[in-house]
Amino acid sequence: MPHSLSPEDAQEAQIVERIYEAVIDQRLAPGAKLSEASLCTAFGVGRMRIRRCLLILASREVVDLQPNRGAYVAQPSAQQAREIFEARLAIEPSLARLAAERVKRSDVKTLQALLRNESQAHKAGNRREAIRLSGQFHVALAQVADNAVMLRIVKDLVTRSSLIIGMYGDPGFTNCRDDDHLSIVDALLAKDSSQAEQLMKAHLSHITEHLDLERQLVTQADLVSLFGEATPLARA
Amino acid sequence: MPHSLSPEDAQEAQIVERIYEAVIDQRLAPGAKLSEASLCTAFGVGRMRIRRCLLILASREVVDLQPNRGAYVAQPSAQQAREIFEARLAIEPSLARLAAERVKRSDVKTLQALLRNESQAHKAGNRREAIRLSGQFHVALAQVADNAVMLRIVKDLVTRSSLIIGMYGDPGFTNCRDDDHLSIVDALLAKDSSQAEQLMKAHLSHITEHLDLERQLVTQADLVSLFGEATPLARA
DNA sequence: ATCTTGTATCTTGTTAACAATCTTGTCAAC
DNA sequence: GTTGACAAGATTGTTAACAAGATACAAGAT
Repeated sequence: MPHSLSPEDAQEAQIVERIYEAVIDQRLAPGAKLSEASLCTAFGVGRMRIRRCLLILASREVVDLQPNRGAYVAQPSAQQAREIFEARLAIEPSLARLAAERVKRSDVKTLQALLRNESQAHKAGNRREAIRLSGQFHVALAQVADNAVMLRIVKDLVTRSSLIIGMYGDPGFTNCRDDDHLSIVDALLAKDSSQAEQLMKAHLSHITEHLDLERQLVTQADLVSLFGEATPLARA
Repeated sequence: MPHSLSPEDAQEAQIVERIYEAVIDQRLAPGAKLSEASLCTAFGVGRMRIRRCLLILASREVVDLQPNRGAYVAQPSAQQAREIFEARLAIEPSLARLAAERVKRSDVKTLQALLRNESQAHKAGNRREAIRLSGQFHVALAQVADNAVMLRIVKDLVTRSSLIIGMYGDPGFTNCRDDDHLSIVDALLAKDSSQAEQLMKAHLSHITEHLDLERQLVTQADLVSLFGEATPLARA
């Protein structure tokens, strides 16, 4: 219970957090290699610390820890992608309902500021920032709902969703329409919890539809499994 | 994506799993100390491996990793307890719905066998086994729903619920009534997804009501924080 | 008698060197 | 020219010793 944080732990949490952020706004692509050495120099810490961070990230399935080969940003399979959005569809509508029941004045301001920045980034063509803020919105809802357990869950799911959108999403398409977000905030403002729940459900369904889970993005890590032994080019 | 498991990783996962199990059926009480040395001898592995396991368990909030003081089985606060059951109430009814939609014949057999063992353990007065199987039922539902992501989430929540019941639960009371479980299986058998969803909701509400979150269980680790500096007994 | 203070012991945290594995580049043979 | 083996380099995994911190106990002071 006494979540005492030593300075080293805080630093560690910060490193994990920064990698999360980098994944969310797609500065780290699915399959990207995360070598210990480079992370050590990047964050200016020892190898052991990086190792702990990578293990945490692996336990959240944000990175894939391959024995003797190193850490790679996860590449959710089509099956995993389906499961992740199914989970979001199961969780976030209820979360939106809770948020509508508990929303405070200050929360609305935070959310609206988030939306403003989001549409602004959108107009400015800043895709990265738009994606980041878009994901941030869903996380913010969990904060409004005032449930740290669900916050943790949603954060993980949103992060992995970013990977999925990077792999299977319509490239020209931003993952969330800010209109959807706007109407959800309206529902919160009206404290219409059923409406909020419903809108979130529709919103997530909408995102899911814009994924092409058949398309196999070609990345380094996939090369072998794609071009593997199935069709040998050389004459036998 | 290629979740290649080296033998060491498998061993590691097994250690984590065994600690999970021990927590679930309350062989490890909330607040119990998990010293590295004893775990090393218990599992016959090196210190580093244990450390990794503890870090994973800590990242799932099943153990509390206190800097320079060691690892302790988590003691969810009343607030966390509320959040955990709120999360279960948000997730598991949807999960039950999915399970009802996807249940196969073999699944029903598994679930029924589980129920049989549960009521048998109940009758035999084997409280530990009853608790274990009771939690197992909820996990099994996630397996029926065929969603590994939600399975992982539910497993964590069920495990932490066991801690909560150990701390705040009615001592003479087993956490789940097998009647509730029985009716849920009936709904699955009838493929009545709405009924399954509804029953799970009621079931979880029922459990929540039988928790006394005000009661503060006195354990070793709490002594200091309870009797700490707030109310010095000795005359000043 | 109780509380404080100091010391000894034990536990955890960190570091660095070493071992094992994988990757890459080169060279010889066919 | 292509294929295969071999070797060098780099990266990850493990071990062990050391450092730092916390606990427990005992002795002395109030």
